[in-house]
Amino acid sequence: MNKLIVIVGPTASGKTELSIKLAKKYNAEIVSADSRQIYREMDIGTAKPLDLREIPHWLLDIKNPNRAYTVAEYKKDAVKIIRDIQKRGKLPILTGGTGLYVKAIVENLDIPKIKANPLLRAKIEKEVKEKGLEYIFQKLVKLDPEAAYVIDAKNPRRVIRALEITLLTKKPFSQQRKSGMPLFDILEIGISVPNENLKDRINLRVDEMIKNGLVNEVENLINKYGSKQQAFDAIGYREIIDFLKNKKTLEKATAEMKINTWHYAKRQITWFNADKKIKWIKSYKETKNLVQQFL
RNA sequence: GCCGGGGUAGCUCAGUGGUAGAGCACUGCUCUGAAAAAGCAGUGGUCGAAGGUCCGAUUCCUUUCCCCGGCA
Repeated sequence: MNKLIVIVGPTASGKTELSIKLAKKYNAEIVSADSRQIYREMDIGTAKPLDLREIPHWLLDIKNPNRAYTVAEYKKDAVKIIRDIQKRGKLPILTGGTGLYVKAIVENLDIPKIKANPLLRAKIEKEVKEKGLEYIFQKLVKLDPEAAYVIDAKNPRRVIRALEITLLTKKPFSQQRKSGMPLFDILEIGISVPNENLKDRINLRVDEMIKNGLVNEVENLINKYGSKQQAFDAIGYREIIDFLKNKKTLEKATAEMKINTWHYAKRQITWFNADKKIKWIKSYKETKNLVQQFL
């Protein structure tokens, strides 16, 4: 038995609620696919599930916020835990909104084994600053002609990473974007919420976060770790950090959180729409039928 | 009431005698060790209203309405 249920959807669509409900019914355990809930002490702003007593949750609170974490690590961690759950005869439910993390598992992405190299990146970034991104892109194309078609020439991070891999492996990055054979027998469920509805839910949730003490949470975090951690490059944390540094009012920070969360939700929807295996559901009953059939 | 400043995209504002632009918002999209990240593209305006001058007015002139500041 290597069945895996995957639940995706935009932020604030009700993934947590649905996965807990399913987990209770099918004796399952939940594996998070969320790049920010990975971090300890980032609770309110990441809308981390609070009640973990009944259902085991995995890959929450596994790193301190001063640690960088990446897809490749996630894939390793998640596969291990999913297998472990299956070995114990229980059903794993993978749930979360980080599309790339989900894809890494579902499509068994073969992520190039080159770690992020901060020194090299800094060096290339400096070059970008001095000579322009186009110059660096041409450098990449010289080493990897196919990259011209595959890599977004105007996206600094993409170009830099492609160059990083090409340089360190001495093989073109464009030939290293592969995926392996499926790892699991998967049912992918997507939660579909009408736009207006989702917008309301997002706005409400942001207001709740503020009410529940997000400002305090962020203040404690930056006192402890400083404000420049990669983990804090997250909606809710960026804006509140600006507020705490007197760069904007709380009102403005809150309004920006709402807009940024909405933009994020739309990016998620675009991302998940590209995955044709996802079965979009509008009710719990539909979900139950799908799961029943799958098991 | 008088004197100034202003009314241009949903918002904040540029601008020109040859029917208009930016940022943000909005819509669509990209994504293989930073992904709540990083990027790309697109839609959108009878230029407050009415007259006049001119081949031609959003731009110049007159009148009018509205907003902001000062004086009374």
